[in-house]
Amino acid sequence: MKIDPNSPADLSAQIAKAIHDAIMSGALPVDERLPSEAELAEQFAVSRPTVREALKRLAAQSLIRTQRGATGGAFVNRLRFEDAYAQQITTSTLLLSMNDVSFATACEARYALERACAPLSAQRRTPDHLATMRAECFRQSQPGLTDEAFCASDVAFHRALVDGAGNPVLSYQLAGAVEAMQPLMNMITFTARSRERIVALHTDIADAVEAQDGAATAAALTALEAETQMLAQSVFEARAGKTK
Amino acid sequence: MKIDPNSPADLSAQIAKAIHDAIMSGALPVDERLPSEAELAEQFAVSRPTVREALKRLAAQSLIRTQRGATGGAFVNRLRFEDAYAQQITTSTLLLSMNDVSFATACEARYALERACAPLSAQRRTPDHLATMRAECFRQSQPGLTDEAFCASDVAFHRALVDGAGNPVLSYQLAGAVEAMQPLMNMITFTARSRERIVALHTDIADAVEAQDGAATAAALTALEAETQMLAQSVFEARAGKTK
DNA sequence: CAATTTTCATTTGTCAGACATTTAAAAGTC
DNA sequence: GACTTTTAAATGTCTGACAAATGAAAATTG
Repeated sequence: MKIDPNSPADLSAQIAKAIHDAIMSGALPVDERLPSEAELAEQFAVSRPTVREALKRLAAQSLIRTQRGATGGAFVNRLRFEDAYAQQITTSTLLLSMNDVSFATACEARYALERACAPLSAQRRTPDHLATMRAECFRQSQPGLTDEAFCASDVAFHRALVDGAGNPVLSYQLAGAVEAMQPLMNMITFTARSRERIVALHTDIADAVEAQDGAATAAALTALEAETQMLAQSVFEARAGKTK
Repeated sequence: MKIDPNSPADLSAQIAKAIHDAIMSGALPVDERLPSEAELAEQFAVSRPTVREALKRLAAQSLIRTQRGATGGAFVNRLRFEDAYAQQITTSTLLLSMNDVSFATACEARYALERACAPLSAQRRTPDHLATMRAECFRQSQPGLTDEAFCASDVAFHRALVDGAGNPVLSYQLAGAVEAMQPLMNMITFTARSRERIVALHTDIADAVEAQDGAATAAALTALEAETQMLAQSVFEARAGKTK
């Protein structure tokens, strides 16, 4: 694990990369303790603040965790699905907001991914998943519900559908796509008020999942995607009309 | 943008979170210049090294970039798909290697996601995508190909299929899943030598894509998944036999 | 006056040394 | 033996300083 002593700048980035590669290659197993900051500084022939900057880079990616005290130090961190969710959501949200991704493109991707879960979820969903979906449908049909609560319920509904597949890797992949769409979805539900149709389509999905019919679940999701795309288009057209 | 002055520890994490939230909320637009490190230190009432640690955390997530010199500083970075790919691959790889995810679970997720692209790719693939798939099939049929080259070609083939959908959000999501599977896939192809069957299934996929038949593409992917799972099981059984 | 060169101020990158705080193990005490 | 105190090790933070890069302003030159 060495760095190039002739590259004068970005020493902390080089050190971070060296440790990063060591973790990725498996040379540093989970819960392994790294040398202390002072020892690392000596090994890499840099000062302690530089080492610390490198360690903070790794900590930001959840690759290590640090602990104070006598037996403390930096330890290789077991990356958990919950930590990965958060990073995935951040990344997906920024990608959508910073790269002029059209709503149509994002929506298409989201429903394509969700349809990938449909057959698995229809087959394996527990009564608990189904109950959550039914409960969220009921909540969404309440008249007094705020827009924020409606959106949150929407996310919970789709989350239950995805988790029903019983595959944590799929859940992880979908979490980012669904959550990142949330701000865009809000733009629509805050404007166009067509909750009845949405709730009806959600109910169709729940029915198909209850019947354990994967094809019907996928078809219901396609219908919901079409409805969402239509709603979005009408919202965008209304805005275009206003601004001219 | 403030931090809690009463929490003594992890000041850099608090500062990083404050700036992180400001970027996520859109309060700091792309290419906006943050205050200099000295100014940030004064604003947050901490020292410059602490501010620097916070900035390095953000830089590790590609949220900011820094530039030296008179007009330099830290700027909000436009997160590009290429940067996101790298993070996605790192995260997915570590998730699989650190969480005892079974090959069956990872493989199921990967092919489920890939099937999500199948109809879109069959419909929209350009002649270029198709040519890439055909070329990789041909390469895979060459007898002298090393195992490493065969695996790389496999990734390129599936990459072309996914990119054929013409949806960068889908490509981003799939990149991690496919690349992270690569080490696990290597374990199998390095052991079980059944390239003919794999190439035949790849050719089936290319045929279905050429015919722009989404359902046939999905079906061919399902066949390839079944073959992969079967291969994996035989490999694991052989290993279990050896060790006892 | 215009073009070029030089100077300079600003900002990040790095270093050295110091002190505070946390933590667990070791030593001491009843 | 159980409890308390001490101690050492490690991270967290601060101060002050210098180096290096870089663009802009000032000085110089044709």
